[in-house]
Amino acid sequence: MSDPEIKTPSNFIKQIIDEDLKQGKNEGRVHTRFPPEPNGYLHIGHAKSICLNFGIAARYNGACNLRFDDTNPEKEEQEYVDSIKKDVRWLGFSWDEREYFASDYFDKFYEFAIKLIEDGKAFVCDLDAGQMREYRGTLKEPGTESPFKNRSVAENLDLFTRMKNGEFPDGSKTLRAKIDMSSGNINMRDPVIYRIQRASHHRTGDAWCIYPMYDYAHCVSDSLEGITHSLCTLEFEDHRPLYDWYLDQLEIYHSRQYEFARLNLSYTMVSKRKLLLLVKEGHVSGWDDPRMPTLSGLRRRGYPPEAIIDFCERIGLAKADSTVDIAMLEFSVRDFLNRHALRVMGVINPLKVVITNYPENAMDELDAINNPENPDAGTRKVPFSRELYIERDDFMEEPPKKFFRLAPGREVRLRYAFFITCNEAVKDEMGNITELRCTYDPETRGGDAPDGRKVKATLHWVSAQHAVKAEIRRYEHLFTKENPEEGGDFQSNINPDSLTVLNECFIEPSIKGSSSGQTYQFERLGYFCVDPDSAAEKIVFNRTVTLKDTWKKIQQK
RNA sequence: UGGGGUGUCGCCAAGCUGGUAAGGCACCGGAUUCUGGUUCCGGCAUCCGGGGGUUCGAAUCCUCCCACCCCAGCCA
Repeated sequence: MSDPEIKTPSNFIKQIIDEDLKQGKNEGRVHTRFPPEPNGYLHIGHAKSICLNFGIAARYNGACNLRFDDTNPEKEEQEYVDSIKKDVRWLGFSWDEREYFASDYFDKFYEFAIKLIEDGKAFVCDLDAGQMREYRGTLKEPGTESPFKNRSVAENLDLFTRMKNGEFPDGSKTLRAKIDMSSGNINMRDPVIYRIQRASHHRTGDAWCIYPMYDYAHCVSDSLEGITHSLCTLEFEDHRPLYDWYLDQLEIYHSRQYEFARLNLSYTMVSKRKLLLLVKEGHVSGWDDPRMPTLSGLRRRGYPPEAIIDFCERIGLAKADSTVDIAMLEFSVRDFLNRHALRVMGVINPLKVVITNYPENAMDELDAINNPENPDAGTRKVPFSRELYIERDDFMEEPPKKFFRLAPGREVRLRYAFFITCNEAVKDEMGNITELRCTYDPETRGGDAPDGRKVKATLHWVSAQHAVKAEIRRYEHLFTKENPEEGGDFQSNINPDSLTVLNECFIEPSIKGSSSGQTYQFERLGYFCVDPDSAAEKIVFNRTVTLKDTWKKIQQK
């Protein structure tokens, strides 16, 4: 069957392949392809397809090609092919030398089209777009034959050659397949094979003024590459008869198409077209805005590729339309980062603490563990001094029952440092707390009391004079609704608080010199990753995801 | 009677050669813990869109019905 080492859940595609292998189809070969159109950036939905196609190939000792489906020059650009390659590589998949472009096959597509004409299976049609729509019929009524369907082979050949040579204006003629205008499947109502389109192609330039349609180009590309299992999304189910028709008529290697449900994620939009709108309308800063579900956005946000792959394995594969809870993606991110991110202390919303019984100019260095999940990550020194910052949320003047943190008269532990007791909350004239005056117990250095005394909370902190000031960008879901389309337009469901910039954040000095993309766990807060906007004078962090917060849950009750 | 699909726990998803509902996320307990994190233990569908039928026995077979999704680009 397959490698027992790789134990991902079964799904209908694997079952089909297992059966094919058992029957000896394709000489035991398994060959897939990931076929993006270079007209936008890849998103989390594509990741599902990438993991599927490359994953299947790996599992069955086969191969997966990267093929750019570039048959519509008006929408495609080199910028997109570059970003796509970068993203697939980032996820960790390799297509080796098998990087193909549908445009590489333009000559072959043309020759095969000639064959269809010669066999009397295609004709040149003079109907314009509007007329063709009328002749096509409707969902319930059959279409009408084109008046040009009966042209002779010779005339079709002549006309098609002249189409190619640029003798006719854009849109004035098409090459069409002769199938069945009364088919219940509209795709079979004499579909267009080639259209005239004078647009400069990102790779072939102006060499062609006719371009093949997806249905024709895709199946032929699959065939030429010897793709055994051509996996695509559900909306192409209706196209499968046409996919099969072309390959049958052309009598070339017959790849098989199988369809699976695309990924939908709660609080997220997964549509290249709509994501492009978010960018164009300025709701986000670009395709790589950390709030975007694009792979470039997730990367900048700090989502590790391993987490994305893990997520894609966890969600499974089926044919039922579904919307996966975004919490599942966040789980995969936390799960990976918990095991790999170095821990550090940082205060996002600072409250000054003065240790009144600590000498003015003294300082201490405490040992802190870099990652409790991984002893090999070692330890580091964290500076301590008289003036510190703690998180504002960690102090309450009048604490409710279940609040274990700092309060007047209460003793808590400063992580890896000392027990401190709060004696006074200093306020300004407005009544806002500006500073806490506390005393520490020198005997508790390192975090444990020799007398066995316990505290109910451990707080993170940072030494004021040693801390690095940072900007933190805190992200929430981009949409306020689980389904961004709820109510008709996603624009009205955009979350106005999806980004909060905090400028007064203080991080322990060990993060100095971190490079862009480096991710840390700020203890008790979440995972944060260095943004490329960081400069020597100012480090910027993106909040990748928070830690689970049961205190927040208790509060909300 | 256009055509093509899909309906199993709040969200994904196994199961499909009939034998009496995996797992994950979420959620709810409880234990451990110098992160109210992690980890650990326990709970969480007598029921598989609905009705009928076949059978000793059906989520799995038959049948009727219902709901939802996709298709009328010279886009992919």
